[in-house]
Amino acid sequence: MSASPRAGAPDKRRMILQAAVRVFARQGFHTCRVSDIADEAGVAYGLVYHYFASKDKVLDTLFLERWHVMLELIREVDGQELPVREKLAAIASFIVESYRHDPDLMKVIIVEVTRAANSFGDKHIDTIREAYDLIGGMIAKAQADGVFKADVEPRFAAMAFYGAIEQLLTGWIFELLPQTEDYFERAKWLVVETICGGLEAHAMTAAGAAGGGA
Amino acid sequence: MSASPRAGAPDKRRMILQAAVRVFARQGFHTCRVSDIADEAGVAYGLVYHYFASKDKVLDTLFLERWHVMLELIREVDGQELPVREKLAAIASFIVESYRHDPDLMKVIIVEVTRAANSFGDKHIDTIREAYDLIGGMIAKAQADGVFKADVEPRFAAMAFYGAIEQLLTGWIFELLPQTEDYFERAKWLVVETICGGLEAHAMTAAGAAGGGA
DNA sequence: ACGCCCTGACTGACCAGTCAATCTAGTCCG
DNA sequence: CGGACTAGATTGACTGGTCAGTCAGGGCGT
Repeated sequence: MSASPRAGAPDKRRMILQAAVRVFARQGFHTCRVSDIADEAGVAYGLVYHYFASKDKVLDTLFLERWHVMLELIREVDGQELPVREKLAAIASFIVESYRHDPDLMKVIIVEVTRAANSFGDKHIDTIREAYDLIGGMIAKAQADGVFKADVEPRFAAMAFYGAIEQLLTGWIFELLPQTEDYFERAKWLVVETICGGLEAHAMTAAGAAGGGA
Repeated sequence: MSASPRAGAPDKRRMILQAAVRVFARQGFHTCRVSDIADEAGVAYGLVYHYFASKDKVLDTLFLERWHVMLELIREVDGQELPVREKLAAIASFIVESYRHDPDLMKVIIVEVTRAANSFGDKHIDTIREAYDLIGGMIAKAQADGVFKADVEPRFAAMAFYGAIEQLLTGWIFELLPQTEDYFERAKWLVVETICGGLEAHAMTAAGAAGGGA
């Protein structure tokens, strides 16, 4: 694309991306103008279009960059010989740390992409799905090994696991949950402990979940 | 508001709301035009503004109507003398049934409101929060009764529970999960079983969740 | 005749994307 | 060294299209 010729020279492309994160997080993708991004980055309007073909492409770039890092981590963890609980803990930890490191970016990714069923979520659905599938695979393997009980669809369990984490981030994003070092750590632990605890194959409650009126 | 004078006379206001659900679900709130709603409803453009002050108000109405029904159910369940597991099962069941009954409406509510941190989510945050708080209260009570272990923040557990359900709906919305009668039933069971299983105070694994570098 | 429901053409504002012009730095030659 | 040339970086005024919301008027029941 374009390496800045000399150190110290500001990489305008990067500056635009970072400004976009702040603007998208503050105003939302649909509500902000391209000029807001340019202003925030301190560059001319047209420069945004020098580096990105469209407003959409800016968000695409932000999402894909980050998501690929996550996929890489998941694959790496998946390749190792570890108990599921630790694999899932590594994933939960990565996501929470991502938020702690750059809350705005994670907010944008979750709000504007991961959960945007009509726009970017749909466009990137295959990329998003990859993560779900990998997690589902881990759970399936744990079931095969007898570590998890076999009576839940791995795909469903994977969604529940990922959904629980994402909702914690949502709680932070909406400022419904406290955001202290301590709570970040406890959140990681909670999700893994709860989901794994629920999936593990300890003395099965014979209570056939007969329940449920409509 | 306006009761249609005679039976058989179509309630145009209702028709507009229902059309809006279909249009919002199909195209998304930001991408659709008010004329799309009017066309879908088979009414004139201006009539939308006769019944609703703005495009926003249409979505507000859809969300509030449904969310209040849910809050009512949660409160009713909460008032009864039931084991947590059954209370949570009733909530999970209600949400899944809501989706089964009107997938488009639930899609709109989740995608455009519940998770829209910059627009409607923010506007309705207090209403949304009420649900989380009620669920959190149930969990806190279960902890006080010794049914759930006491070492997780009720608020965090409530978010994890709700997030797991919403992510299952998201899976259906994105068509990542199968949508058959059977799967709907299993989904309800899975969420409750997993989360409750994880939160219950059975023989605590002494494995102090020491883990996780980051 | 009054008060509604209902209509749809119109307006005013807004904004993504274009483009012609200017700037900057590197390179090559005399 | 200086001037000519090139290519990419940078600028911001402008265009074309879109769309939320308005409004003046028409229809119909009572």
